Amino acid sequence: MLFNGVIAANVMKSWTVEAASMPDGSQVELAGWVWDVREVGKIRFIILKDREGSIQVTVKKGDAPQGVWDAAAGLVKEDVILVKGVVKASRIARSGVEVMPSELRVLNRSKPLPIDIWGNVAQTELDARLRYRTVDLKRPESLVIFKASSAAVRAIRESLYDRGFIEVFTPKIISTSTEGGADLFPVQYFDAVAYLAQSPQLYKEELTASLERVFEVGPAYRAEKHSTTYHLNEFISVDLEAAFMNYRDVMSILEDVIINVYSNALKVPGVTDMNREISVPKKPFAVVSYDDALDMLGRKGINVKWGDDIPKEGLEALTGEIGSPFFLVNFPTSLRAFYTMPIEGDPSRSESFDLVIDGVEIVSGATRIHDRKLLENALISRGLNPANFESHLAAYEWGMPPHAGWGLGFYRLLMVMLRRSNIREVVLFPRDRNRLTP
RNA sequence: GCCUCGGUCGUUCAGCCUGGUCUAGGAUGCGGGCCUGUCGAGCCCGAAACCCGGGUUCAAAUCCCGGCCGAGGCGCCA
Repeated sequence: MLFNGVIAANVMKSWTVEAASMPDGSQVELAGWVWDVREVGKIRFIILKDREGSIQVTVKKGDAPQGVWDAAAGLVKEDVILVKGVVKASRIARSGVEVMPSELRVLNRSKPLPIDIWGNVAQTELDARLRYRTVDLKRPESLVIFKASSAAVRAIRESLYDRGFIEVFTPKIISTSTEGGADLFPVQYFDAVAYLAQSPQLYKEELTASLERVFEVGPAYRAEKHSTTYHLNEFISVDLEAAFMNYRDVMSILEDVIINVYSNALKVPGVTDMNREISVPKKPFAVVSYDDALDMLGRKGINVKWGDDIPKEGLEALTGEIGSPFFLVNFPTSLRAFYTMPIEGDPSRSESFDLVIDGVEIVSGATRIHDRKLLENALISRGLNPANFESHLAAYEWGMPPHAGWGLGFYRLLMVMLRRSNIREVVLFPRDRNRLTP
């Protein structure tokens, strides 16, 4: 006997965790999935699970209605059921309460699952887990990850709204490479070729001329054939840009954002099981200049030529030395994107920064150039043609304010915060070099 | 794109080095049976696998070659 939509609309179910704190004798209606059935002769125990937890439903032969007893007999793991019954305090049941059902309806049947979600098998390979991601997401650990993910975006939004930022949306289908460099995915756009945006960079800068303080949480696409545990071809970027601020100002905002993300994620039950050392970072974060970082690395035998990027090994060594998180500032101008503001009086260095957590680059930002002439020269010095950026450059002639901003790799932040060894774990349906489904 | 490692029941771990004793073992999941307080339930029974192709050999899960797939590292990465 299957369920239909009309009945579904009438379900006023409680979360299992709510039932656990109800007084003895309360009537409840619960809906969820069969996590386990333990049959002990004339008693059948059903562990009913929902997103928030689980509760034991106890069916005694002769005590429960015969129909409930019969229905309980056929249950298998992950069957979807609706239970009405009475909450009963119990010294035997784990949570202190159990539900004695007066009604038990099977809303849908489940086949045996293709992967283990109960923790009975050591560690299912990530590839298999992602292939059956909808099933994998039933694992309690997966639920914690995506609750933490939600708490994190929410913390970001609240922090930024509180500081006068406006949330915006910029196009993800664009006409040309915004900045040159990273490879873009071409898409057919009617009769033209368009590309998936690699970053909202130029749009958000243009918006500072009107909306002043903006941020966007959205996808970014890179057609790079990398295969690492911390790169994806589609990822969520948190981008911020603010008029009348410099890099130090937006670094300070970033500190608050990171602190709020950590403190809100910590409130999610289960997060500390994934990262036992997790703690809310304290302001101010350590700040190290690129030049000083090179010196520190040199003393450790890691030689980086001035003007070269600091390799992952170097970032890890610096984390060991400085702690985490820390800011790396004042990168060589040549190492950064064309819109990065050089330091006045020291133009080979720039008003730029990265935020590094546990050896991973999480955020990258800078004061931007707001003068058209300077910006054109910066393009030219990188071998880019200003003519290709004309519509962007034009904005700089109509009252472009001084501005600064940053871009934060949301999945990377989650990965380091939750101590996952692979970024794919914190992404519902990751897109990488060889993964386009599910 | 490069390097290293790997591919055995649905999942997961063993067997491979040292070819035969593998009719391929364990766990979990699945099916059946017993049990009125289980909660990692227990006990008994059952079904279920050597990535593909070629080679060496009397004999290949095991050794060799190629392919495909995966993991990790590197490179690339506004």
